Amino acid sequence: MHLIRRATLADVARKTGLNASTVSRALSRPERVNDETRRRVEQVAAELGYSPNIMARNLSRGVINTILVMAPNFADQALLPVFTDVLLGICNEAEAQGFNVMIQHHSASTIPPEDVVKVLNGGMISGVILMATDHWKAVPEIGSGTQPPPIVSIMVDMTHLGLTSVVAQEAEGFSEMVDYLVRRGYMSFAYVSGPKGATHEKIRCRSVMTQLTTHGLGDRLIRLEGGPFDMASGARAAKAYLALHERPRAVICSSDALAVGFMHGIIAAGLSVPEDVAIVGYDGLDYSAFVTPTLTTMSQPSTEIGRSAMRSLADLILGQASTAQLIALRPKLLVRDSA
Amino acid sequence: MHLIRRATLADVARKTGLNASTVSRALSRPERVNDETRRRVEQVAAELGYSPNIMARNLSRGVINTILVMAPNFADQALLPVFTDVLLGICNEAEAQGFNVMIQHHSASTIPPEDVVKVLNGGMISGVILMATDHWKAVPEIGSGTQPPPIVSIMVDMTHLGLTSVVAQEAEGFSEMVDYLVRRGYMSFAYVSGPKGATHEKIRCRSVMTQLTTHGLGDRLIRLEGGPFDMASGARAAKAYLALHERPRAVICSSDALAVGFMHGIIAAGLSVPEDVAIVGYDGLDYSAFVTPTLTTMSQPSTEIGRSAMRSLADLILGQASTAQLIALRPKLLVRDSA
DNA sequence: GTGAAAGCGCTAACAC
DNA sequence: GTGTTAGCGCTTTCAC
Repeated sequence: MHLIRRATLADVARKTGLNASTVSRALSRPERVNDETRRRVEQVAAELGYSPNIMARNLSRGVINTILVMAPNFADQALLPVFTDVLLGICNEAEAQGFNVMIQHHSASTIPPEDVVKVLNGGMISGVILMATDHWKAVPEIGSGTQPPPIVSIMVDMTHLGLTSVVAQEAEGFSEMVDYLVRRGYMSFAYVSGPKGATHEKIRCRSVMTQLTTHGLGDRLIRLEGGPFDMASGARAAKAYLALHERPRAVICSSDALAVGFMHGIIAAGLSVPEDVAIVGYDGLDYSAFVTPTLTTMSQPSTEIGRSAMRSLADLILGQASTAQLIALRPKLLVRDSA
Repeated sequence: MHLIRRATLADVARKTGLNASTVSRALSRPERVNDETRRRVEQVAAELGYSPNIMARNLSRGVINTILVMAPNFADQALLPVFTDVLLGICNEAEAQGFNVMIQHHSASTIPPEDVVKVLNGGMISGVILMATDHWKAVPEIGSGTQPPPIVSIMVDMTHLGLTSVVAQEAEGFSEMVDYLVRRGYMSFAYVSGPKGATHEKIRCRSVMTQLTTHGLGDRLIRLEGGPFDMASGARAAKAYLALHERPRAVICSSDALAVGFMHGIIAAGLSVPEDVAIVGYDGLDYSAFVTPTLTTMSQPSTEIGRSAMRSLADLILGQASTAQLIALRPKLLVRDSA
């Protein structure tokens, strides 16, 4: 576990015959040092392959500028496609704001509060972005300050715990989806569910039921067990669908992955989409536009969610924000060929 | 940029009336401390919400156990699907070995050696896994030791620079693909290329040409410009294909994403797969099994690559390995419906 | 403009 | 079993 012995500031100081503090200055505030000195330091540093120990620097400065994205394990993937889209927004914004981003994958499907606290206390991280993490009862105390903890939740509303949250308006999205299908004349529905117990899942399912009820179609809904947000689960749901006595004409899937898997199962069985079954997904992943038929879906502004979360986190860290706010972004219906 | 003031070891020491070193011991080696003492420390620590500052600990111990995965930007995605598969293997193995994993996304398509050196010198990271990074001329000096640098390259062979590398046998994979198609009786071919200049791309393209030549079919190959490994590029290539005077009957795509995009373009134009055009991909991504028709592809052992890389890196860090080795894993042909 | 000294929070000898 | 001391590599007053 030992590291190779690297050049330290002291090494450079020794070799230049200067004092460590001078070398330090020469490197971090070149203007406050003699030109000649600066050049000498730079040269020796290069010779020695010196670059500063970040930990020591942070420890000394009491300041850090790295944020950590904590991602749970869903469907046994290190990172769901949606997450990588979100990540892109986070990384872009972070770069603009001068923060480094680290990502940490967790093997559990929800990130324990203690882990977050540990990370924050650890001193290497100035803020945390939580991906799709639910079931928190409370945010454990962090430090002794009265400042809000530098934690932003993505995809799940945690404002009741005092955490700024950036989410998609999933309920609205699914309602809109239902409206769209009803408008197109569909009268019987199936809903392919996501992972049991997940907050997303509850929101989505309820939204579909409620909106259908609004249309007086509350009893025309069949719920099909999907499972983790992956294609295999969708295909399994298709089997269940095909076994139904009366098959609903419109199927709403809790995610694009489920929808693609479902659609594949349907087509493989010889039915056609959308003639026999209309299918809609949710997420707006890139592949939804390249399956055949193309998938009608609600596109989440994933990258924008990431960007927005990072911006909020930066405000929190820099002390420019003090109350938890909910930022809810509207998904957008992409009408394509499957429904 | 300032952190909330947290409880430190000193705080706990003060409140318990014990010495800092005792508290430290109580926390990290409970058995070497009086039972009564331990309990008191634990209680106060809990009260104060104390958890150790990792940086200070590492600085003091001179030891770290975090490895960093550096991932380049391809096709403007934070992480290609293949990378997330690899990541899963890395994370699993790291967990087993007691390492933490951090991931860092870079906005460039290849990671500059200096960045890696900086990270390693930074002192927070004990080793680096490089994802699909090419065009390195040399590995800059790291530290003064004669030990090999704790860097493992994934997907690209960097053994000539002294870096242990874990790769897929891409050339063999593409040759096998060609053999398969020839065996099935195809006589005319197109190759949809990946990003220009990428090492992968060169290897794959050359392998296809060479193997076709071996079969005396060297002049029956048309190269179609694909571009970044994404579906939109595949769809564009399909347009180019459709504009051809003589359309090859078999199309080899440099990646699954390209293949799915290409297939979509072909089907949208009213042709059928595989009757009119046979299509094969490379990667073995999950969606390749759920498009219609299902995609024949070479499945890379992505997760295994990740696991293997992490294992090698651990050996390097623990000083149990000293020479750069090449670990090449064989991809596997998945015959499905598209060819 | 540069050096001396103190200290960031922790751990690891070394005494007692 | 516990306290004392020194030190990890760096930055930052504060003198000069």
